[in-house]
Amino acid sequence: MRTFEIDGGTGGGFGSTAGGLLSLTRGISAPGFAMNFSRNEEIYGEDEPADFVYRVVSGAVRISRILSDGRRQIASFQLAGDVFGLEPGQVHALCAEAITDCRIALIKRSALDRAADRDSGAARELWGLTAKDLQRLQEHMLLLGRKGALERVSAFLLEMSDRASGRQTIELPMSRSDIGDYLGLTIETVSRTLTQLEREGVIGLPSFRQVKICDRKALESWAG
Amino acid sequence: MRTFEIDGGTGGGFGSTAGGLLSLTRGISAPGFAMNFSRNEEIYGEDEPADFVYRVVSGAVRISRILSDGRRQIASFQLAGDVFGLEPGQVHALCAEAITDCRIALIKRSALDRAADRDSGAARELWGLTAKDLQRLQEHMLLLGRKGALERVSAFLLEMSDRASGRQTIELPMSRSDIGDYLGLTIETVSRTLTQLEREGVIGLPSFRQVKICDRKALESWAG
DNA sequence: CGTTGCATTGAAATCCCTCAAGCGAGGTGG
DNA sequence: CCACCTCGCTTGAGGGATTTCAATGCAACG
Repeated sequence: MRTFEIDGGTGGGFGSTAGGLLSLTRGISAPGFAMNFSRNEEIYGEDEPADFVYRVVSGAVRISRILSDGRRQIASFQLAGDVFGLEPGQVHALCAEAITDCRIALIKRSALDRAADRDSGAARELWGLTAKDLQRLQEHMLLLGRKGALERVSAFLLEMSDRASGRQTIELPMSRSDIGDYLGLTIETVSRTLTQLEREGVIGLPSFRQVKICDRKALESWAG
Repeated sequence: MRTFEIDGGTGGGFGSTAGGLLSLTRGISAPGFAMNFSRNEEIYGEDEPADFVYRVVSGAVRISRILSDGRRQIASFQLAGDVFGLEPGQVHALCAEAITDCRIALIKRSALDRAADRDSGAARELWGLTAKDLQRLQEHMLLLGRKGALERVSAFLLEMSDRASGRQTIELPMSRSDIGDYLGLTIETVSRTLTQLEREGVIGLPSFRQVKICDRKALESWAG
């Protein structure tokens, strides 16, 4: 089930100007609207035209690629405030799905292209967004290629903690399966590693989806 | 040992205009010069200022990150004609080293920045270079996270074959160690997988550094 | 002709995956 | 309200793919 509305949203994350005005990052504003997606709904698929850029207003999104035999690799998680789907190519190379029910702001690519043509600062900003993705991916590649399960899970928990502004107890919107496909591990290995960390007193697991960071130093020493 | 010269090179890959004129891709030209690096020499290191962008005139380069305990992940190989080192940030996040003796053309970042400010087409072109890196990395991430040794080596051989314009016998400039660190495998696994492919008649190994693709279809079916 | 550096090959160990069962929370229907 | 079902998570046992450790081979070079 999916709903959308041209601005004027009930809980919209953007201004109430007629037509809507979405701040992409700092400098770029563009007209847009918002849509609601429900859990596991596809936002866009591989090879679909990349006519929009998206910003998470609330909820969480996974960006992934799937192999023909079902193996899946999640490239990144997008949380509130994150921008995704920005690709200079004509089509999306990866697919985006809602992890939880979520509200997504959409910006037309054509509007951004026009802004980039007029204003070299805007162009630089768009480039910077792509570059940021690139750097995060480089870090992740090191993890996938050269790190063991304990290091991967530790790095993941620290990443999530940092994104939740370093709070001690973090809420994980994604399932163990999502975590596994992000880290290149099976759900069993993820689960075992988490309970191991709990037994050692490094983290607490109040519920399935909550993690309390008790010994950040220990995590950091493992995460490499 | 390293030599450099302002244009006027003996075997330079760029025009002989006074001051030098380097074509970065199709549209952008910028003044520059060329340097020679010898095998295993560092071109730039992690966290060094990113004042230049580089283009391989001849030879091969590896782009990598190294963990404190010596584990290494190679992000990409740069062959003749490839552009690398373009990062919007102030410093390089990865390091670049010469795999073989090679000749590298250098372009000042400041010149590119000026071109991007003046000309939105140039800005888009720079953005496109970063985006291309991103897409290659996304593909590679799937390999590192979800593929087995046979699939990784097959994909690597196909990638190298494609980059050598699909020739049947390809020359590998990099060592087994480099291949392993690129694919997230040990040199032993790389070696064993190659000999396995040879025994099955899929490839031929005339020498350490040469691979003959005998059964491309088989490689493609494994590479996923 | 010995040395040096890389590559191959073998045997054993390790880490993670696969398969399988059990558990617990949340939802549904009787 | 409780029984029942489902779904996601955890836990255990066993197996397999890759790593690790160790030895050998091979070509280039002084």
